[in-house]
Amino acid sequence: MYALIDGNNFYVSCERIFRPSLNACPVVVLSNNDGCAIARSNEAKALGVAMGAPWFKIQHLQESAGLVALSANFTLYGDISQRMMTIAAGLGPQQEVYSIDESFVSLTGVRGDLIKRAQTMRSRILQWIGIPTCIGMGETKTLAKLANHIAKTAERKPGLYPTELAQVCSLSHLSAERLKEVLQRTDVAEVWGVGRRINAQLKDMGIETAWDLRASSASALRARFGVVMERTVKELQGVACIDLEEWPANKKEIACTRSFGQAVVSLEPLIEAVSEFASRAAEKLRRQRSLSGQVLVFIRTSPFRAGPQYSQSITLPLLRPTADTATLVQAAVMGLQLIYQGGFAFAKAGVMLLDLRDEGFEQGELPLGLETSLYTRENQTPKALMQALDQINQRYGRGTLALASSGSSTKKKIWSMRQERLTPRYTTAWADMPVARA
DNA sequence: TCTGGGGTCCTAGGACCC
DNA sequence: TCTGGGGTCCTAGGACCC
Repeated sequence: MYALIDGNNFYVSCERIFRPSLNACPVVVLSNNDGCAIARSNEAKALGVAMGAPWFKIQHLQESAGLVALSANFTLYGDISQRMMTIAAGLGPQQEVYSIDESFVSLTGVRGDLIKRAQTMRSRILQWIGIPTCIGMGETKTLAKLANHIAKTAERKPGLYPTELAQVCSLSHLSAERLKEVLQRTDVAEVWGVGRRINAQLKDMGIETAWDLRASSASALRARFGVVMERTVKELQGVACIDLEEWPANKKEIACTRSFGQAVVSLEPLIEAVSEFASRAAEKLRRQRSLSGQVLVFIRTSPFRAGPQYSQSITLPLLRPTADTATLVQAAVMGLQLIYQGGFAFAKAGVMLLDLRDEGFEQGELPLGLETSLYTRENQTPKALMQALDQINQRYGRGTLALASSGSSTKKKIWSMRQERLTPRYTTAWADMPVARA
């Protein structure tokens, strides 16, 4: 038996903790460059604001409907998330933090009235942190996810489901007929693992609802869709195929990519951006005590805009796996210079660290023919220097200390062109947020 | 003017091996 | 009729998640 605890409209709810005046307003939180909506309050959803809606398309709702837009503050959300997860962990013996706003909790061995227990947990998180949540429970993770969807929907759109399923919903506590009714009212697209493409194909086959999918043959669907879909069907049927992952595994790839606020038409700002991306990726790499054996860098124009399109990437193998910022930045910039072509308006760039391995493994093979200074041992900055760099940046804030190669620009960064104010009255500098940054 | 930033897993097909 | 039969490794692309 599993529970899934999920913060409602999480980023919006985080903002509302500090600005209760937003409580009844339609609110959206915007992505990095204020490009598109990545979180919406119920009121914003009711206005028809879609997930990922570009800001310039919904901006008019500020005037016409009182929509409030906020620039995202991920540092704040991370902090609130940690507090929420710590409390949620009390629901059962094991917890998997699945995303910034969701965690699965195993309820194995937990006795008593599970629904009451979940309701208590819900009020506790609301009271202690100020985040409204919904909790779904079921025999498998897929069923817990689905129950969570039902709990949220029953609250937000009364009428579709029985009202007593709002906020806390356990599919395991429903009678067979009741379960069938509820699943028949649930679109198959809401099932965890059914995305846009598979949804369309299932609909073509006449599988419309979660109930239809549950009633299907797992092996028949495997033949058409593969083993992932087979697992989904079995999980819907109550056969657990997906385990709880209590200890998050190290990443197998680490990326840092950004869209630019304005098109970039020359090499210089790209070098600066790519240097910073490589540097941030290197920090993440060291945080999980890994080394990278390959650096990928890409640049691309915007598919949404007219004009000549260009999208290119290159992967550079490193002589020895490393977590050294200087080496990784140098590789990324070298790659950029190899793929850069003038005459295009670039909209996005990124760096990915690939071929990751544990820190202990320092020996690499020596690719032949790679003899630039990049690949000499002497070029490696001492590890202690990287540790000092990370500690200083952690204590005093990102960017306090950076490598000189990242460029000396004091001008505004091209990948961070967010407005300080969107809906003027509401946006505050995040330094003002009353949350300890430690 | 203006369209996010991360990740994972699976599969098919090609290269290569004996 | 039938064009060997397995293996492994790598990569690209598709699909999904939040």
